This record gives sequence, structure tokens and C-alpha cells, in this order.
Amino acid sequence: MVTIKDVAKRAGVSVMTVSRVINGSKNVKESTREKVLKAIEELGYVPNSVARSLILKKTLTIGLVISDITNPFFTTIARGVEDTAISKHFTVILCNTDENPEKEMMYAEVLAKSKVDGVIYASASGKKTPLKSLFLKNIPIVLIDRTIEGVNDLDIVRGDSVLGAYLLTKHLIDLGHRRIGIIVGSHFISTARDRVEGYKKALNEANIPIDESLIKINKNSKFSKDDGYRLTKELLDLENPPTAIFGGNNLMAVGALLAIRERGLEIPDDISLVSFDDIESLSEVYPFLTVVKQPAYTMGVIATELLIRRIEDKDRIKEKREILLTPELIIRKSTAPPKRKI
Amino acid sequence: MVTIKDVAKRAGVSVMTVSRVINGSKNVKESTREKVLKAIEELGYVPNSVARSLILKKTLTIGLVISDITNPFFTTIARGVEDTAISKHFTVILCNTDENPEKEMMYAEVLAKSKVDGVIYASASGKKTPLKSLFLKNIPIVLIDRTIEGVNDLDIVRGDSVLGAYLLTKHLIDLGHRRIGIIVGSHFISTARDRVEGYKKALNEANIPIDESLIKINKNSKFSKDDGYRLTKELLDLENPPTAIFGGNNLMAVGALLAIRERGLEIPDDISLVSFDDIESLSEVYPFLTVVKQPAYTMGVIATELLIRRIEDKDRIKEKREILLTPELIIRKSTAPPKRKI
DNA sequence: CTGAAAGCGCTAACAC
DNA sequence: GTGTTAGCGCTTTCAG
Repeated sequence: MVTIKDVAKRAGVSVMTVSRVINGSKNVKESTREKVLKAIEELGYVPNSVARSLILKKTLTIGLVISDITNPFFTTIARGVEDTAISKHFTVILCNTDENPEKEMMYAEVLAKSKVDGVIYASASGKKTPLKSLFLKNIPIVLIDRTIEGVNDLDIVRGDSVLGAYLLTKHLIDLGHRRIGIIVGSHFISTARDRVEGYKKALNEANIPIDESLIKINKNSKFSKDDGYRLTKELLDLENPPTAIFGGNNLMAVGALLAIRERGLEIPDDISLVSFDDIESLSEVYPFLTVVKQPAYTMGVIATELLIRRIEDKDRIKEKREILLTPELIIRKSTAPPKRKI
Repeated sequence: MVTIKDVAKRAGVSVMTVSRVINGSKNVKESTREKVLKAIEELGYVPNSVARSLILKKTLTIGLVISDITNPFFTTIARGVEDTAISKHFTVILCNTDENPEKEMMYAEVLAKSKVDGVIYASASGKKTPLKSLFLKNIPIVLIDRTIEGVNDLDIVRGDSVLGAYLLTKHLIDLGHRRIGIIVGSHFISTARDRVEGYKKALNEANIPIDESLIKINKNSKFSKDDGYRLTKELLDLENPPTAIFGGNNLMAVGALLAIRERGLEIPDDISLVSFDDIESLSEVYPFLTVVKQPAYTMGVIATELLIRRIEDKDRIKEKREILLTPELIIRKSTAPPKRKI
């Protein structure tokens, strides 16, 4: 391995001068700079960021913890994060927890040990335990999408799930639905709770009594397609099944759709379906699902900007910032008035 | 920041003993170990991987360079890579080059400087220049999906694009099409060239003369939706337009679909459409597009396994390995016999 | 079983 | 403009 020493020797200067050239210091004679550059070129020297980080105590790296790399919602966030990070010369380490608290724990530790300068964090567990090692290292954290129980002092960027769920439910109610089923992921996750809250709010406002059997919020289920599929079947098996189903996120809605089709039911003729979060690659080609759409890319951008600001001047802004982004209702073809029971 | 020294002081032992405890060495008296563990706990000590990497000359990190994080094909690869890497205690740095050679260059340099232990690489430029800094550092590389001009000594895992394109084209020919347009990304990219090759092979076999005006392989265009859209319009504007269009990848096929619809044409009645690579989230809900599907997850897994094997015993296996995965033709609803010209 | 010394590749702080 | 010294947090000898 060729080090700064080798370059110095070859160029006939001290390592310090080489360091200056690498880091673009002004105080180097042009002829010296050229000598050094030539040596670097000849030797094929590449500076070692690890050594540099050890001294500087910064790695120019941020961790991005998301819960499902398969979900376009998170992928889009990742893109926003990455684009923004690059523009500020940061590299991002992507950590996919797969909605698995154990993986989440492991990744938090890896990031703490790796001495990333900061992390953007979508919790899979809803718990603060995994954050412990990050806190210990005093690593700046920006929460994204999901809040964490008992954590109130961290910046957070998220969509307004209560409002989004309210809009979706209200749309269904306006269409005439009164029995609306909702399926959401783990109740440990804030977005799951918020969406149920928005759902209830809309029902209450319309004086529709809340039927808990229509609310499928499972202890251990994830926000996955399979869960959506399974929970929808449970809903359809009810004695008095719903006339509309609210998918707690895009993946669950797809699962719901599959379950509904499997039963030979038509959407929206037999049953309506709405989804929290869009799937652009789907809707573009097949504009079918009525959804509430969150500005995922923007979320990634804002979270990264907040984080980097924290990294670069850790002390100045003390107060926590909460950015709430407004979702947008997009009405397509999966919703219609319920069949009138004659 | 609490370091190994602080722990040593607190536990009343030397740093070496702490190091032994951290790394699970056997040669530590049980009572000493407990003292050290207690000190670690009390101080909230987290080992510094940066310092460790500097000595060990390995980071337990691999870089994954992909060209489009928006494309489910690459996302699925990423998942395969990540799952495999984790299971071997490696962390992955995801680099999204966005099909942009400049970003590619930048990322290659970042990875070289970061001293990742290896990289999995889908080239955006098709050139070997960006790899230079990686080569200089002697970092093991496994190519994925795309070959690189003039690079013949690197392991590679890729799908058989020639075969896939051949199958897709043959399917169209079997249906009765004779004027088949093809749109692919930059001809600098091996998969673009291979797909055109497979296309030509099928035509030749059927004794259909090749009409270069039906082959849209642009110098600077990417494999993007917008390019698919634009190139399809060019195809439709031809004096004697094609009766079927071959989308060079999933994104281009979507662009093609949008362009076709915009012209008020019906698929497959007016024109057939096929795609290289599936979009699962789309096809699951709307099984419409006839595609050739590659085992993306498997590609990620295999590439990572190869890479880690290289990392862990750099010398033993000298010869390059090439893994060619077979794509699968999935016939759905976007293809039909051409309208007979009366 | 435990510790002291040396040093990984680099930069900060100060000389000259 | 350039070089010297010291040291980042850790592990590797090698003693004891």
C-alpha cells in the first residue's frame, strides 16, 4: 500500500507538504505542488480516509436507516437523502432493517462504531433502545417518517398521517360507506397509530360508531403485503364485512387487493379500496388505486439538510425541529359508492 | 468521547486487557473480564471502528455501485447484496450513480479512499476509467449486470441479455410481427448492446431483414422512462412504424407505454409491447406487460458471495469467474398478433 | 493471564 | 513555504 510517506519520499518533500497539496492548501509553491502531484500520479497514491477520520473525528458519512428497501416510499426517501448528502460531500450508508427490531439494533451499533457523523432514522421497533449506542456517542439523529416512544428531543421529518388517514376515510364516507375496514402494521409504529386516529376522527365527525372488529392493527405484524393479504381476509370473513378497506400503507393495500380478487370480488363495484402511500410505478401505468401520497423525496431532502446542519454546528440551534409534511389525496378508480342493500 | 483508555483506567487494568475483552479473547480471568465489562457499561463505551480499521487494514465494509436506485431491478439486487453481506458481518455502502459517469467517478474515488474491503459494481459508463482508483488500491471488485470494455479479469455476475432479448423478439415474431422496434439505453452499456444482439439474432433466424431505423440505441440516452417515451415517439413517427416495440428495460418500457397511450393507440390491439425486466409491484396488481425477468435478488446474493470469498482469501482462486443467469420469459397481455393489413 | 512499547496513515500546532 | 513533533484510538508484538 502506498502511503503519504512514500509520496513524500518520492517527491523529496515532507509528508506535511504532501498533506497540504492533497487538501488544497494555498501555502505551497507551485513548483513543489507539481512535484508532489507528479509523485502521487506515478505512485498511484489514494489518500486513506480512515486515517484522516481518526484525527479529524469526522467521517463525512451519514447512516440512513429505513425499514423496507422494497417499498418505493422508502426508496424515494433514500434518493432524496443521497442526492442531498452528495451535494454536501457526504456519503451515505444505507441500512435496511426489514421492519426487524433485531436488525435495527445491529445496525444502530454498526453505525455508532463506524463513527458516522449523523443518522437519519426510520424506526422499525418504535422503541428508543436501539438508539442507545448512538446517543452514547452523541451522534446527531434526525427521525424520519416515524416518531419514537419517549423521544422528544430529536428533529423529525414526517408526513401528517392523521390528516392523510382522515382525508382517505372522509372520502370513503362521502361516497356513502359506513362500514370501513382498516388494516395497519404494528401498533408500535407511530404511523400505524396515527392512521387509525385519523380514521377514527373521520368516523366520529360523521357520527359513525366505531366498530373495533373493523380495525386490524396487529401486535406483531409488519406493514407488508402478506400482512395486508391476511388481515383483509379476516375482514372479509366477518359476519358483516366492510364495504371499503383502508390499506395502512402501499404494500398492505396491494395485499388487500390480492385478497379481494382472490375472493372474486370486484373493486370498486363490490368493495372500495384506498391506500396510504402511492406506488408510482404502478399508478403511472395503471391509475387505479385511490391514495394519499406523501412527498417522500422531499422528506429525504429536508431530513438530510437538517441533519447536516446539526452536524456542522452542533451547538447553535438547541430546540428540536419538527417538520410535518402534508399528504395529498389522489382519487382514482378503486373507490365508488357502496352497493345499496335492497 | 470515551476511549479504551478511559475504560482501562476505570477498570484498573491496561488498555490491552480491555482490548482483549472487547474482542472476546479467551486469555482473560473471569473476574477481570467482569470488571472491564462493568466499566464499559458504566462509561457507555463504544469501540471505534475507525481506529480499528486503521490497524487491521480492513473495514468490514463493501461498496455497492448501482446505476438507478429507482429501478426495482437494482433495488432487488441491493436487497440480495445487503442480506448476504450482513450475514457475513459486512456493512454495505450504497452508491447510486444515476447512470451518470461523473457520479460514478466520484463514487469510485470515495470508495477507494474509504478503504472498503471490496465493491460490487454496475457500471454507468461502461468504461474502466472510474475503476482506476479502485485498482490502484487493489480492492477486489465483482462486476454485476454489466460488463466493462477492456476489463476481462474481474468476476462478473450477470443475466443473459442476448438470450433474454432473443426470447422476447422470437415471441413477437412467432406472433406474426415483422416490424419490431427496439429502444435501448446508451450503447456504452453492455446490456444495451447485448439486447440488440439478441434481437438481431432472432430476426436473422426468421429471415427478417434488419431495418436500422427500428433500432433506437442512443449515444447519450440512459435507460430511463423519459428516454423510452422519447424514443418510442420517434418510432411511432416513422413512415412505416413498427407493430411491436421492445423496451430495453423496465423503465423504458413504461415510457414506451405512456407514449403509445398518448397517441391513442391500444396495446396489444394496435401495437404490442414487451419489456426486458419486470416491475413486480406493477405486474402483481396489473399482470399486463409481457416481459423477460431476471433473478435480481439471486444476482445480488451471488455477487456478494463471490466478493467476500475474494476478500477473505485474495490469493487462492486466481481465475476470473463469470456467472451467467438465465432470464425467464413471462407472457402476459401486452402482446398479440399484429393487425392484418388488408 | 496481563502490560509496555511501537506504530497504523494522517493532520494540528508550531517552528524555521 | 516547508518541516518537526506529537498524537488520534486502537492492536500487535513481545515481556513478564
